[in-house]
Amino acid sequence: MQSGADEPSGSMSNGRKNNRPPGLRGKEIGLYYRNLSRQRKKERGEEPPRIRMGTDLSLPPEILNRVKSCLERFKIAPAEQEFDVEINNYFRYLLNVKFEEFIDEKKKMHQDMDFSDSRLDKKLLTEYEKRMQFNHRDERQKARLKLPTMAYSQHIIEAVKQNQVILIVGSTGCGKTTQVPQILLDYEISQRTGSSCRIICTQPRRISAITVSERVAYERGENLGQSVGYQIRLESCKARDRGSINFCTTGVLLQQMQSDPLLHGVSVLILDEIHERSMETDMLMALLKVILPHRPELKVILMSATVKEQDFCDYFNKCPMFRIGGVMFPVEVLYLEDILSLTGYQFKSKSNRRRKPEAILEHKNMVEPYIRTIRGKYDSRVLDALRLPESEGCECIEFIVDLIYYICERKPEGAILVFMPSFERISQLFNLLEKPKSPKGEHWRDQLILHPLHSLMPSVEQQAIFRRVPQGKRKVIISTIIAETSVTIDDVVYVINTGRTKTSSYDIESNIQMLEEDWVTLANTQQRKGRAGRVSPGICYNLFSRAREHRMAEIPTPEILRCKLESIILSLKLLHIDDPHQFLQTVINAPPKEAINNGIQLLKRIECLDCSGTLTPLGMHLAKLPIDPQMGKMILMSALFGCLDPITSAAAALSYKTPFYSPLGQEKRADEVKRQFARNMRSDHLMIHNTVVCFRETRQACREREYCYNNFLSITTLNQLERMKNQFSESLHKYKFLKYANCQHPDSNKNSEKITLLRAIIGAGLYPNMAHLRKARQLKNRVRAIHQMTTDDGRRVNFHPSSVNSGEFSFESGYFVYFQRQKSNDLYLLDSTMVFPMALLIFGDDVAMGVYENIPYLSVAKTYYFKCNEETANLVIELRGMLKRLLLKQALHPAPLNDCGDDNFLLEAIELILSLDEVDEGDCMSAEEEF
DNA sequence: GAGCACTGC
Repeated sequence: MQSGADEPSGSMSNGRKNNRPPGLRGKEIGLYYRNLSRQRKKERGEEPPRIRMGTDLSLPPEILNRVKSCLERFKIAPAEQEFDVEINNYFRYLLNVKFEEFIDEKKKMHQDMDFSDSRLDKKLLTEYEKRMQFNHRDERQKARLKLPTMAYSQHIIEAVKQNQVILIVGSTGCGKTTQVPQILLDYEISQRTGSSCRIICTQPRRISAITVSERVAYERGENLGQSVGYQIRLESCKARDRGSINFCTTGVLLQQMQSDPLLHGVSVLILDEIHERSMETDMLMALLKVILPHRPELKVILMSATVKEQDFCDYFNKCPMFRIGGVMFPVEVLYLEDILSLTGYQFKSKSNRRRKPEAILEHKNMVEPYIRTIRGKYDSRVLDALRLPESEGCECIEFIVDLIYYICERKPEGAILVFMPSFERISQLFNLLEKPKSPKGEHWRDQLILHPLHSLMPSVEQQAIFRRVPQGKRKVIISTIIAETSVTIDDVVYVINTGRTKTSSYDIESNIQMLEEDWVTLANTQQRKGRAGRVSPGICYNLFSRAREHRMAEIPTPEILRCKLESIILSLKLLHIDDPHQFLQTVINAPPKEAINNGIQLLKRIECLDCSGTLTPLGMHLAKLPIDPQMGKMILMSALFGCLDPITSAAAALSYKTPFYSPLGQEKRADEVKRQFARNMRSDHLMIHNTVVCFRETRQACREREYCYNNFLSITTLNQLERMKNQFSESLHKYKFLKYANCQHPDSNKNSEKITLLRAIIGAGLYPNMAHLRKARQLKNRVRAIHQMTTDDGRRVNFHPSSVNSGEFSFESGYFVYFQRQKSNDLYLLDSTMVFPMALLIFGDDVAMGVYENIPYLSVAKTYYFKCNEETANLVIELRGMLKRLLLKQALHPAPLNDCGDDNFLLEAIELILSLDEVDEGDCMSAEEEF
């Protein structure tokens, strides 16, 4: 038997105060107890691991009988064997279709399709000729012709004729994104083949798909929806079917490939910004390698910035490559040593207390040899400053402030964009500029217009950041990496690049996701520099030396090496690409085997794959939903259990983002509001639903703007969450799991007020991400409670301070489910919902009964053990079998559950068991709570 | 007591 994550209770309070040696202070006390506990563990040695028995789950006899009678009636449903036969006869057959057969089938479906239409060809040609006549007078066309890409028109047309794949490498401002699709469309039209031309151009971001399509439509003198359109999730203005260019996000194209894997609806596919190495473009390129032999007439154009472009050329068999220069204003680049010379900034002596010895050594090894090479070129004062580790990056905020004042004093007008790594650093710089400590600062304060920019801040929604400032004022934008590609501010002339950013990484072995501050890459620096040359010549101030630059990586780690793979693996199965190991090996940078295995393992645990790795009926449905499988399962269960509205809110927010803002300086108030919305439910997920409900109410009264403003909510995000919720319910309706497509329909929400059931369904979805809170202690002089909590792998975790559960001390249950766990300063659960043990036993996996030290128990995943009499344990296990059968039946024959059908007896039985955990409000409050 | 960024017919 494997032990739970817990240590025997009581070990923490064995009169430790008396045992502790006197004279220990602060950290020493902690270290003393750590060593003591290690020693004790060692002493226990070979002693069999102990199980810590949780709450008694035995059901009271009358409930037991009621549940039993419910189950009796459910038994009328068909027996398991019948399903087995059906799975073997029908479903397995369907799934066992080999990839080649699957492809042949899709080809047959499209072989009679012919898009060409000579009447349309003629009409398009006439339009085109008319447009050409006007061209010489049209300013827009003159501007177009100046773009470097236009000089390559004939070359590109020829290369596309002769090759299936070509690569276009161009720097910012070369016009590749706007011109290449038009060049190809206009060529086809001029050749009287316009009607069979259907160009798709993918963009990594929703915003760029919209703005690029608007730009191209404008250049063609049209409105969106004629020859040019766009399609992003839940928002589209598609171009006409033939003779057209559609810009879409990469995600949309991947989703479309599920029904049209050979892309029969496309004649030219343009993948833009492939150098960003998003998971989507890497996947699309790998899929194209499989598809292209089956679609010889499909043309592919890869587009990249000058960032490791040779990799793409090699990946596609050394395909032809075009290099197009950009038209940017020149940007002067200054490095730390230059900036120190210019400003003469002097660092106050600072101790290296916070710095690790390795980091100091690393800095020394980098900087000393470099200093030898530049000695003579720079002042010795500059060289001394370079020797200080805090001179580079963003550790010395005063230095950045000084540089900003220097620009204000010496440089012509133009906005300053400062790249910072984090919320905290943005906040520090903002505060120092806002509340200066020097007369010089006082002087400049009134002339600066400051804009902090971070995904959690409302700056973009408020638009002021994009406005020009009055004469004599200077705009300073203090931003994260978001201003590198996602937010463009036109009037920037000066960029201050601290060279720091936060990146997330994933450690496969420990299964830990991390968020750490690190140096940016050469690709980031190149892009940041470009932000200064959009409207005039600019200057880029790099707050690191040339030596640091030499040590920087070329590009950030491709996303596919950093992300969870279960969603990818599941969608591959739908394309009949059955061996994820084999396929992912062909991706431009193959993820490690263990990462793939982790994904497969999870899919097995949540029953999307069977033990042999074959797609299950449930897995097939979840693969089709535009959401990760765990959340997909959650919403499918909510349809079954009649609590669609709250659960789709939770799922939408988990897969998109939180609607809460955290404006600078108002973090505390925003936090209070959030906690109010939680209404003591001890759930970040249900809290979001509460904001959605209030949002609807205020919208009815046309007061939603005020509501969002007062409560730190994003109206844009809430609207998108609503659209996503409806998309989910429409999908479930389409696949026949729901009678109605509206997520608020009363028929789909009969149980939406039963909080305990909602917890259980959230648990069903987020499982196996579980945590156990053993103790919540409230210390006398502190407001917030301290938690002793571990995840199922035994690691100590804490609620993230942004979770409504952080700092709380009264919980009705010590068990939680979560979606994301991340290590930064500490290992945190970013989101969590309190669940009762019975939910884990009903919806979890590996549930077993047994006896330990004469106590009968029921356990889940060999992790949590609960006292439980045999009768209850048997009943729960029987009920689990029935639920499994019901889910299988539903997946094979999706149908809304009938009000009076037998299936409802099972759901009733589950609700009945779960309802025992409902506790009256105001229960359980104490300063120290053990669970 | 802390929040790089992006995405889904």
